[in-house]
Amino acid sequence: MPFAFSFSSSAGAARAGVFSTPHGDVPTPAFMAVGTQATVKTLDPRDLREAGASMILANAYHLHLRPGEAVVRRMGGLHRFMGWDGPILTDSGGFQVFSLEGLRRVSEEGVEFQSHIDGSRRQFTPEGVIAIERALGADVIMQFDHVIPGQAPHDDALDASERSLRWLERARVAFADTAFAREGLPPQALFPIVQGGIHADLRRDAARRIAAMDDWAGIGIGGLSVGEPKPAMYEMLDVVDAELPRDRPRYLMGVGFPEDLIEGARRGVDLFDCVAPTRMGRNGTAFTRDGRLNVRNASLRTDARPLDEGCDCSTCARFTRAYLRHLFTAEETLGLRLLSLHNVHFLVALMRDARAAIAAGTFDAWSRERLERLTSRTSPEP
RNA sequence: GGUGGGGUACCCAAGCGGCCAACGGGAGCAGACUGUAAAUCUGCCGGCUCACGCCUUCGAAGGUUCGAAUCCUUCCCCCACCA
Repeated sequence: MPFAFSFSSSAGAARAGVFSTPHGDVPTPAFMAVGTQATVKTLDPRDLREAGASMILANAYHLHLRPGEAVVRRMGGLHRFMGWDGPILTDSGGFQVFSLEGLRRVSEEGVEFQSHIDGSRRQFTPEGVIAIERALGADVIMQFDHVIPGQAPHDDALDASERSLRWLERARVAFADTAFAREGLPPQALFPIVQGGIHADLRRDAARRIAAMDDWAGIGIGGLSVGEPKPAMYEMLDVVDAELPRDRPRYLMGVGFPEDLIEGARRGVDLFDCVAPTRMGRNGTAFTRDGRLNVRNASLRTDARPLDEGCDCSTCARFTRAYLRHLFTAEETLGLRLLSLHNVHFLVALMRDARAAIAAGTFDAWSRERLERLTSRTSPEP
């Protein structure tokens, strides 16, 4: 069994466990950095290791368009292609159905996209995406789903959720059809995705049906943090937590910010991913345990402190806020790297601390203390 | 000494009688970003004001005009070429 999940300690819904994959173990809860185009922007795999990352993402839609899954497969698969030998998960392109609104048309068969690169027309189907993800060779591959805006009304959410479930069944069949040995493909795990918007009945129903459908190695929770209020997201996590099998990892897709990771872990989520640390890092915002810090702010001009005084990342060990501010105002690319590195490390370490707190039986107090500090928005000035 | 060009807000730079507190860019300041069409985007950017609005600006000083950054006179200062 190349995939396994177990946990030894828990605190309420939260648990500290290990998700095993053919490319190594992922201690959970864990944050996964996003490397859409087979690169976590500005960071090389060595940086990711140093930041403590265990598992990372890539994206089937983007890699299909460029360079194409055939190239990746010929180059030995995603791991060898990008020089990362740890676990990788590919997202299916379902999120692009949502974010490339205007460049696509959804039908029962699948989605017709217009490539954002050259405008050419592409069709994505549940089966076609499985073929792409098979060829890319990530450890975990996500089903092709239908993501809609967070505030979507019940009718639309029902429609998208039902479609995602039908597409899941097609993906499951296609996945089972491709024989690992005959195709010379590595073992992979297909994760389904629970949809349902911010409607408890839809979420509950989708979670139940997915749990009953197959013996999944892990289960995705999608369509959250896409414009809905945070309390609605947390409520959906509670609903889903009650329905999903406890002995499988739950992956909350696209989340998130430090406070969301804590709130998610508290509700039984084991895996997270988000572009926030790298995008915000490139855009000049650093995560700190006292909230976000805009590194371009004039108040940091001669600030000799590290981004976060309690952080053990290499950026914080070596550079001052004043220097990082200088790099950003001078538009030097080193700043993008150093902040991305810090932010990824910050979220990875946040989950490391959560695991330790769960194991130590102090998770409740730990999470309350961290949340309070995050939202108290202490001034960056001494 | 002669000829020509020019002096506009922190910088560069449009405007050349009313629609001008003055296009645009830069700098500066602040904010946003959640399965990455993002090293991106948004707002502010003479002063006072939440705002309506008021006040002070376009090298200087006078003048023409209902009205001037824009026209006239003088002066100051830059740049280019010629001697």
